[in-house]
Amino acid sequence: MWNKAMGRAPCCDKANVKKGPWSPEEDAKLKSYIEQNGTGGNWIALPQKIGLKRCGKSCRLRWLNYLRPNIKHGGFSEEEDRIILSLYVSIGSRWSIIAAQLPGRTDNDIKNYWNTRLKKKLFGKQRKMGYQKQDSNKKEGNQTLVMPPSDVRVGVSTYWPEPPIPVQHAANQNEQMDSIKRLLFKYGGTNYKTNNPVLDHLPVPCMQSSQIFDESPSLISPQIELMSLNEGVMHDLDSYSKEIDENFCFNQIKLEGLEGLLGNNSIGLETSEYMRWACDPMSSTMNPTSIGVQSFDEQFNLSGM
DNA sequence: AACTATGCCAACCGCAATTAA
DNA sequence: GTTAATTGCGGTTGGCATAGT
Repeated sequence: MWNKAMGRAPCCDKANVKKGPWSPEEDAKLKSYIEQNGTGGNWIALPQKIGLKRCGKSCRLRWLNYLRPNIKHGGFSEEEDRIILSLYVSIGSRWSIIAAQLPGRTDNDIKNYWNTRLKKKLFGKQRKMGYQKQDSNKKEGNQTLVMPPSDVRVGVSTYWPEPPIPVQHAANQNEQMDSIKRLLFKYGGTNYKTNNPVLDHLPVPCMQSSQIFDESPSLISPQIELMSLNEGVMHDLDSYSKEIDENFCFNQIKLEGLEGLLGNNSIGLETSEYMRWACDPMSSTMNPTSIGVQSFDEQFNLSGM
C-alpha cells in the first residue's frame, strides 16, 4: 500500500494493469465510450468506468494517437517535411507544438518520423567507414543511393544525400519566419539567446540548398566539410546522431548549413539575422501572416501581440 | 535457409507543469 | 499557500518486419 513516505503515488495499480499492444476489443471499448460520453475530464478514472484493465495514461495515449477521428499515419508530404524542419531548427524537439501545426498528425508520429526518417533524409545517410561495397550503388526502396567514393576522407564519417527538396517560395518563407518568431517569443524564445559572442563572429561555410541536396556524390564535400568541424566526435553513427540532436538546432555553425533548405538566402535573411530575431523577436518588421495549413497566430492566439 | 542487422513505430516511463482540494 | 492528483510532454524501449549476408 502506498503512503507518503514512499514518494509519489503511482497513477494506477501497476500489478493489475495490462501493458503492451491494444487489442481491437479494447480499442472498440475505449472509442465507443469516449465518442458517447467524452473523457469526463478524468483519464485516470476512465478505464475503471469502461472496464478496461489499462492505466489512464495508456488510454489517453491510445485515444490521442490512434483512436480519435481524423488521425493521419505515414505519408508525410514535402510541405510537412519543411514545416517540421523549420520548427525543429527554431524551437527544437517541441513535438507537441510542431504537431499542432500539422492537422491530423500526433507528436508521437512526428517524433518517430523525425528520428527514423527525416533526420536521415536531411543529413544524408551515414555509415561507418569500412562498409562493404563502397563504390557500388545500393537500392533503398525505389531509390538508388549513390555511394560516396571510397577514398573520401579516411577516418571521417561519410554521407550521401537524398534528392533535393525544392526551396520554398520566398514570400511564403517570409510569412513562415515571422509566425515562427512570434511563436518563439510566446514560448520563451528569448531563452534561446546564445549570449555567445564567439558564435556571432565565427567564420562559417554558407551552403546553398543545391549543395546540401545535390544528388551528385562529387558535390557532397561541403556537407562533409560542415561535419568535419566536429570530427573528433563523429566517429560513429550513435555519437553523431546525438550530436545532431543536442547541438544543431541552436548552434549557429550548424544552422548555417541548413540555410539552403530554410531558404534564408532566397529572402535575404542571413543566419546572424535569423539568430537575432530568435534572440529578440520583437525587433522584426515583418508582417504577421500564416504558416502552412494553419497559422501560428490562429493556433496560439498571437494576433494581438 | 538461417542468421544478423537495421528500420520502423507503438507504447511505456519519468518528470514537469497544471489543476483541484 | 501548500499538497496531492492529474495531465502533458519528450525520451526511450521493445518487438515486429524487412533487408542484407
